[in-house]
Amino acid sequence: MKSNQTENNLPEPTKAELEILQVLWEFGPSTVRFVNDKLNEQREVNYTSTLKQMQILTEKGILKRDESQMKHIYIPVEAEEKTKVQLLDRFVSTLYKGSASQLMMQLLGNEKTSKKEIEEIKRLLDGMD
Amino acid sequence: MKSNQTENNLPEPTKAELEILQVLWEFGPSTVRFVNDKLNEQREVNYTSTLKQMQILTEKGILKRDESQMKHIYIPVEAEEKTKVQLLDRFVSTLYKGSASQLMMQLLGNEKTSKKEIEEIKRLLDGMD
DNA sequence: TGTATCGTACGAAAAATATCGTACCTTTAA
DNA sequence: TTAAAGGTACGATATTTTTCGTACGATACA
Repeated sequence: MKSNQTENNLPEPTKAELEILQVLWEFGPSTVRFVNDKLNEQREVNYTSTLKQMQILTEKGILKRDESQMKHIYIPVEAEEKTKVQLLDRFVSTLYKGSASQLMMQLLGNEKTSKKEIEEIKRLLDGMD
Repeated sequence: MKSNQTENNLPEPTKAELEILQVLWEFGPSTVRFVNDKLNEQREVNYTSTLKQMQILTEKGILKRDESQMKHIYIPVEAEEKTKVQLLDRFVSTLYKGSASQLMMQLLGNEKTSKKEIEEIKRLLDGMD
């Protein structure tokens, strides 16, 4: 078994798992039913598939749940920020050998990054000192 | 089969495939033997595993190869930049709903991003207008 | 009070990835 | 001219991830 742990000792979420996390981040702690409905706005997924995923996420320690009601409420263990930072870290180190500025250059060179975005970034930086 | 195509119509490379691409990007067109040796500097992989991966990459159209010699030479079809931009695009849209500046904020808030990196980024931005 | 509805549990199938064993062809050098 | 070394091809297996079917408990309400 190749265990794929972050420095945080939490395994990295897979793609399907990430989809679920996004819903929980956006709408807060939710039931399986709610998450599944949201997912189905984008693609067809069976309820029990989503249920299973969320159970797996719970086993992995990425989610926890409140079982006091019949309808269990699932909650991300780590804050959205923290998880994203971890994923970003991994991304930067994998693709850019850890160089954030290299990643930046690509963002800026990308026509998909609008002028407005660039202005926004500049403002952030200027406000940093 | 859920086919996972980029706008470019090239399938997204998987993790193991990305490892191989990295070697080719760093060292240029190479034989399987060379790539496999590089990979084995980091982890143990069987030669035929790497061979298979590179054949799959070729089938997928991510690599092409020069078969004129017995030792085939493998070459990435797309430039490093282009592929990375695609992956970055996907990353930004998945995790940050396409907002590059949000991603930036996380980079900057991350202690792993050094002061030097930040200075570098600033310089890039200032030189952009 | 029984039946339709909505929930969880969980094993198993399916699909996607990754790894490897074996066959077999070329080249090299004794 | 043959044996060793090193190459490709490719099916099979292993592993990981994803999806689903079925069993079964709770709840609601006719």
